[in-house]
Amino acid sequence: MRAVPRTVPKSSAPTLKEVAQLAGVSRATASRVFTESPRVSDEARRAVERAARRLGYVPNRAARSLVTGRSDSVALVIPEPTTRLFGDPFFPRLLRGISEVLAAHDLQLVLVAPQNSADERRLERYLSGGHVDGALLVSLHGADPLPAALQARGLPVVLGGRPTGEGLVSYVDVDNQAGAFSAVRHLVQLGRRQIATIAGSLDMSVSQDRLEGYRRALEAGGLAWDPALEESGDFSHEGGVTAMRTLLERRPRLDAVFAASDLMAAGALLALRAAGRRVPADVAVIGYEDSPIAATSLPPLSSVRQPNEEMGREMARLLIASIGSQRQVARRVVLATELVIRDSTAG
Amino acid sequence: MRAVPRTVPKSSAPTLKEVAQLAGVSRATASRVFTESPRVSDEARRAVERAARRLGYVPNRAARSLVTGRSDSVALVIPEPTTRLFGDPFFPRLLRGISEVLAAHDLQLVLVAPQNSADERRLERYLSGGHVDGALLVSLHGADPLPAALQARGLPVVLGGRPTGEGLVSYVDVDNQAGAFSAVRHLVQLGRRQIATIAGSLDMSVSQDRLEGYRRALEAGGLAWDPALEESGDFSHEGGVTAMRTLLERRPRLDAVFAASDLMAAGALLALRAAGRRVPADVAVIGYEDSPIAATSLPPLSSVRQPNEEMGREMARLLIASIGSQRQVARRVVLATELVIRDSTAG
DNA sequence: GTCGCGTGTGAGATCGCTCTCATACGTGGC
DNA sequence: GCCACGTATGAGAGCGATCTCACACGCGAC
Repeated sequence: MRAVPRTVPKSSAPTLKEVAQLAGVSRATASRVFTESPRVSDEARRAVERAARRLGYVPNRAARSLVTGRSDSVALVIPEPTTRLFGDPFFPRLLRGISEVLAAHDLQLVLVAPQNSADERRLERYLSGGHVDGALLVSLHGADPLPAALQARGLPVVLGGRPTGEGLVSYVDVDNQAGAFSAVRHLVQLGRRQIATIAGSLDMSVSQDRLEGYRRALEAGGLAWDPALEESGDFSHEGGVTAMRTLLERRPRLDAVFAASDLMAAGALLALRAAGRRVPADVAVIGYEDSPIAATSLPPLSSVRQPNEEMGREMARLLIASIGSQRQVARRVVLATELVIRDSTAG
Repeated sequence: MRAVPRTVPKSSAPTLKEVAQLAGVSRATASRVFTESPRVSDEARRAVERAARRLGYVPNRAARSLVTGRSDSVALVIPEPTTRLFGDPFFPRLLRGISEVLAAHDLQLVLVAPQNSADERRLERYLSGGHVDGALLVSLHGADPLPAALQARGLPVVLGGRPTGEGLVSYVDVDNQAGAFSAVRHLVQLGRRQIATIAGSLDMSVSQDRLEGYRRALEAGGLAWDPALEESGDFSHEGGVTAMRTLLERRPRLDAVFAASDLMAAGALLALRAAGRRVPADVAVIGYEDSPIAATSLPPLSSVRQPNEEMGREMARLLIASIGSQRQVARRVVLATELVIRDSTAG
């Protein structure tokens, strides 16, 4: 560790007043230039722009926020441990959709990932203190009080995924139950009789809905419901491996597995191979999300395709609409899924 | 898509004035309570706290920022495509280190990932507009003008990784050249004679430094430098596969590979297996970063361990110091690496 | 009883911007 | 030549906090 102390000039930021003075106009006129008001002569506009450039002026957002009540930025809140946040392919896709729409409205997106309750308290202050114009919350666990708290403070909020609790919150969700149903029905139609499932974290509505779809499809297929065929992972690869092992111990003769994520399905493939089971000959496997890993695993995984980017876009659209309007209206959007068949359920 | 329109009351946020009125004190006294000034009687403090709780008061950060000049938040800027951002295990580790230190200072961290030049321009306005008290920039490519621009605006900046351009910017780096040198020296000591390298993106100093370390180690080992043994990937798994194929075509008899990331090394393993080469018998492979994938790949990868979390912590510490002081001083911290030997270079 | 001092409180300025309102300045119609 | 009108501009208020400064009050010392 070596330190090279050299001084960097710390110039304090120029203000609108200085720009106005240099341009020879009033503060009001200079302000009009930056707020893109039409009521400015070309001459004045050019003078102000030149002055701003010379001084390196950037408007102070705090001051602007104070009067406009806007910060022109929105937060994406993902309360997940960094390993899951950076390990799950769901998030980058969602993010792309969100960014696309926000960028079109010139809104800055900031991502925050509270890791513990101290983080969450700080975040609540941050969000409700007016740092952002709205918040997108995804991957909420249990009955998280955050959305209601933010909404009570007047902050527009849109959730990704149905909240577990009740409440008038806007959200965008995919039809998880229908997606799971179609996946399991597919397994039933293949003639599989002992169909297991690896569910996600059970404190999340996504997991509950997919589990429910699994059960309904069994029922619709005339198969008995067997709790020993249900095991929960945490959406991760590792969780899939462990859950699969447990299931194999409990029901060595199972002939199909529906995993609530591709990551878990990939883990299941590993565990099955280690146990000497062939996929799909002995055990058919189907995942969820149709993430890149589904197509590249061995064998390629059948999966339920989720419109993740569209989900992000729709969330952003709802939020923007909500920011724009005075009266807050709770909206829900549910997107459809699509079954993708690959080798892991062939034959 | 269905919409359930129901009205949510949009309460406008209570102000300090209202809290003060309800508590029966002046604004000044109420303010003192929230700024944790000692000059308040217990009686007044309790009255204010009760009033604040009843009204659900949270200080308006814009107003506070305007007078204090502080936002109590810090940005982490990662100009990488979402797929790399969420695919590279380097980032979550770094993030953990950063978060740890910032949390201890009650600073809110926001993550931003500009995807194109429009994003970058918006981000520059955002950052220099006073939204944050400082910025951490990592994974910069080429001679990015952003750090200098922010610094000129008086915003404290700390980089992760040595900048390619010149300039008085604080940064934290790992000793990439020494790390690469030790890895390649290890290969030389194993008796390998045709040692190839898969470099990272060549517009980044990390890659240049690792490449330089590779070349120096060859030289020190008395081996000739062969440009056909150098190929660049982009740090990704996919990039590793492609680069390895190219190298094998050009130099079929190569007997070792040093990859500038574990992800690329894992890709190289795949390509080597596909080409019928045994690792380490025919070709020894060594990666960089000692990420989780290094330990779990087949065979487990030797690698150069980087103190990523410590790098994050150090970056945060430098930034906090810089935010606290009037005079900006450019500091550099270089962290050491450690060679981790596993099966991929055995024998 | 007066003086001095420490402590808690309030009035008011201030941060940098936006926005309303009044004004000045053509321009065209009569 | 006067009035009405539209357009560009400036003066000044106000956003919601913090912070400085002056003051009131109580208490011990003389």
